[in-house]
Amino acid sequence: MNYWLMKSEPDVFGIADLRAAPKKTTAWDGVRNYQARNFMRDDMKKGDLVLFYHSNCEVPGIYGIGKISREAYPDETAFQRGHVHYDPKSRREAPTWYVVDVTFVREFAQPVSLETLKAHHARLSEMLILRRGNRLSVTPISTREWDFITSLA
DNA sequence: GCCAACGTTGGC
DNA sequence: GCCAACGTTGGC
Repeated sequence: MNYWLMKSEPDVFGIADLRAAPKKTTAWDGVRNYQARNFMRDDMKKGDLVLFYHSNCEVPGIYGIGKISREAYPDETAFQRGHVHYDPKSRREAPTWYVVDVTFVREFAQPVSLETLKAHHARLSEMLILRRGNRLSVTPISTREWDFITSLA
């Protein structure tokens, strides 16, 4: 089993939206970065656990946990002309972009803020999210990082 | 709202 | 293949 961190803007879709979603599950659509896509398409397995990160908000940080409930399949939004995530170069015969399904597991009583993560830089220096300028929306997390971060929550 | 960092695009 | 221009991300 693998661990991941996935970013989302809570104004668009946050952990509360995941909890409230039908079957507490959503298709993680709109990823339009090849490295992030490769993680989702090639490496994410059913049952993998996800740190749900809120970006572009008052207190950026990790707000809860989700799990991968369905492995990669084509991102329908890429085929829909006029959709914000429409991409004409993705075709049904040869999809460029993929989604996975993410299911709610729990919301932290107290989020683990970016500030807190930075304060533990010595233990978390490998975390891609903490690297200067990193914008990847899907990143792998080591078992050690997972255990430490969930112990902070 | 600002702006640094980064990925992508497209002319050459 | 280079690289300047541009768009996006995301912390602050």
